[in-house]
Amino acid sequence: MSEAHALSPSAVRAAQEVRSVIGRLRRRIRAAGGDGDLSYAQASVLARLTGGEGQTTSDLAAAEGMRHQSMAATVSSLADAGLVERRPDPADGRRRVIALTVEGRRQAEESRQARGEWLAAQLQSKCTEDERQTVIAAMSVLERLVHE
Amino acid sequence: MSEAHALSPSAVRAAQEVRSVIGRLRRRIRAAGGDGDLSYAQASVLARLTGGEGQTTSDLAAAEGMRHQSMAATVSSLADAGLVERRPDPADGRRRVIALTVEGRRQAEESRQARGEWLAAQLQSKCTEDERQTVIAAMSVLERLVHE
DNA sequence: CGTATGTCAGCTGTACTGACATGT
DNA sequence: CACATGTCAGTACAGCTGACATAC
Repeated sequence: MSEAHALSPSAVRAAQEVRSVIGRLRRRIRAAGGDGDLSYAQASVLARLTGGEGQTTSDLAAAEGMRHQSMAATVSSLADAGLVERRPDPADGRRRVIALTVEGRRQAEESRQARGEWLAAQLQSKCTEDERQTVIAAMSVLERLVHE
Repeated sequence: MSEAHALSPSAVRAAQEVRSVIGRLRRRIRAAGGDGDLSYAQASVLARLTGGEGQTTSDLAAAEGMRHQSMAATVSSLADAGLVERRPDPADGRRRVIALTVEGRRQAEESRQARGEWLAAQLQSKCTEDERQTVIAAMSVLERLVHE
């Protein structure tokens, strides 16, 4: 029974806090989205595409740490909504490069504005600059953990 | 319109980081769970019950910031698995108090141990004590935001 | 051939809304 | 009566696995 788990109290506590907060944060962010808004997954992909467009479904899936089949579903919904296009890659017949449409770019921009950004507004109005820096630092730490 | 208070760069950046990280973190934590393991929502409820047992479905829903119908589904699954019991409240015929069974208590304990705690292990092995404190501090900030 | 990419189908888990019964 | 609590039904979304075709 490998007795050697020896986790420090801070590790256990941090893990509990993170788990607890993630759930509520996610529900809150989602609830903050209006009716015609993008879903959580859609907004993530759109945001990622604005940061570089030569990506395929598999690339996006790897970046988000999920299966390519799961990402394909999200990309399909964006394509159905006319926000992205799948373009054949002349150099590799298997690949279909995802590109933002004009409307997709507009939505991505709008989504980055105050409208959908409930969280940013909260961080602005209820936190000090120091607290925001703490959050940014913590996210960087957590990112390193998931990145493995 | 009317979004007159300009958001500070740190608020926008923190919001983006948080959104990006919680998605991947959630998938990672879930994937770290083995086959017979508790689901994310089940584990949350079980953990919460170990911190006080006189709660109803509605109490738990309020604590997690979700609808009571949603929480009822999770509680039902735990009841089906024999980990909790719903007991009638003699003082109020509407209420059904949720209590851990012996097996439920065992599982909650086991879940808190190293086995299911992928995140705690990561925080232990890949972070400094200072970094863990940063994470804890950030979670406390975020918790204040969702708590509203 | 093996591997990478993409698509389709089916499943689970999470959480929502609406409608309704019942108890205070 | 209104209000709280709980249950049931239907829906949407996110993500998984397996199976398969195609292209490198």
